[in-house]
Amino acid sequence: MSLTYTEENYLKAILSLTLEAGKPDAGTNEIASQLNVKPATTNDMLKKLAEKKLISYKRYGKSSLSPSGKKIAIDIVRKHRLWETFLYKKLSFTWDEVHEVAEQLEHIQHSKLIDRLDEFLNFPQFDPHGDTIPTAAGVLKMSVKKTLDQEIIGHKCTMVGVKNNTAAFLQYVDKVGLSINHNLKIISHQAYYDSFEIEVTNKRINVSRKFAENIVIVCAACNKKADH
Amino acid sequence: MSLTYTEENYLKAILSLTLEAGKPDAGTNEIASQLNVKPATTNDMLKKLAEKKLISYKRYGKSSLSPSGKKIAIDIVRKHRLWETFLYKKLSFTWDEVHEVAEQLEHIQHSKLIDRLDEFLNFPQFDPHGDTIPTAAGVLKMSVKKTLDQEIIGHKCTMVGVKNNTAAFLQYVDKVGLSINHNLKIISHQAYYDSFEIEVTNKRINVSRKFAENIVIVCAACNKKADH
DNA sequence: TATTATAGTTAGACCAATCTAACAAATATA
DNA sequence: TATATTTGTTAGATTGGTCTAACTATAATA
Repeated sequence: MSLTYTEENYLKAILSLTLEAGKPDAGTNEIASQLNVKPATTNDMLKKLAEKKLISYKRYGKSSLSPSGKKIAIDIVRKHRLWETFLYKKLSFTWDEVHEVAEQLEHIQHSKLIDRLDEFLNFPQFDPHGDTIPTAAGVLKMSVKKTLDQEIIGHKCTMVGVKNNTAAFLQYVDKVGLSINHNLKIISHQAYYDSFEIEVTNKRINVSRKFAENIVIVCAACNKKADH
Repeated sequence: MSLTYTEENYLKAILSLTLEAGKPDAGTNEIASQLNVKPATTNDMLKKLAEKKLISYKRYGKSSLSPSGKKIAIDIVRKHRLWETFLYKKLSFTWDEVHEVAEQLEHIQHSKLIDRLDEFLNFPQFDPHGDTIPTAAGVLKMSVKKTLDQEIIGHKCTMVGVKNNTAAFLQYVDKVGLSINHNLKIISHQAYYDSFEIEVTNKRINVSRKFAENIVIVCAACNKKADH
């Protein structure tokens, strides 16, 4: 029983309005505006998805994903983020370009395709926007993103993005030996220079506060409490 | 003015029934059965495509692609074959699996995507089935395929496929240093052993007739006359 | 609590892609 | 050439996804 692209998009929209936004359910109008369609259209689709047991829906009430609907939605998010990672890492797309193409690629159906892609990309944990990639088993962890300057001394973390998207900055990031999904550790903060000493691939380097403020990271230790 | 998936599929079907089959035009029933739809459905679509100046169509007559329709169709073939090559080379899909997935991937729309993929794959000339990949400029050469044993002594050619798809044979092909899109040269035929001496990556090796009969190749020299 | 504003629903229409069933033209053949 | 077969067309229906316009609940607030 495979779904249409449109049905998949509704499930994905509900996921991002609930689980990702930390709310229990989503309203019809809210879903409609997320998908750029009219509420009437959404209403029809919600009834259809409820019929298929993919969501729970009551007249004049809010909607939420059923377990099977959630599984499917997370799967689409997994595809979306893996394709984004592919486009970014392998085809040199920029961070802002990847989303649009991934919106199409996420609907490609094939039993082996996405796990093969995952393997080819060496099982990345984060997409180019710093969002976590759900596992093949359907586990989606929420990541609390912060910038490098906000990290606790001694903690290990993973770079998941940048705030400054200029070519000059990206080149500098590259020169320092950093890239998406790369691990690093905060060694110390040097108060006099207001700079941070970090360890990247066993080398220690110093970076300015300004640099640190533009590097988005996720810290496993800090995330333990924030899981869903 | 972008086309629907369905419209693209009709154009592709007409291309394969005309240019690729070397005929001037295609009938309604023929197109219908190529696409697994009823003639009535095809008839409607032909009128619609004619309206858009993508094909020439006359009542009770045969149809053929207009220049702009042909351009689009070749573009889809390019996408299809590049995606097949990607799946085969990078994601370890087998030759028989790639088609089905490429049928979906060929409809992904993005101005830069396909040229980036082409570059990432190092501008391959042939897909995993040994068919030529149209260039970015929209040039589609027809390739005349033969097996290695049929090639003329002294000629340089490119391996584009195998006849025998067993794991054992594919492993042997790999061991010999051959793979899709790899160049080779026929040095001699040794009558006594009925074996062929070939040059692969500057190394000379001997292969049996049985082996040669299972290697599909394309020869640039032999193809000069066969171009469209 | 009565009124207003917001959110959600229904009915009726449209378009794209498909179908079936009935028909018409072109072609093959007896 | 008359007839049969193949090929192509038309009309009318269906399904999925969308819309607008009119309507009804629910929630907010004066």
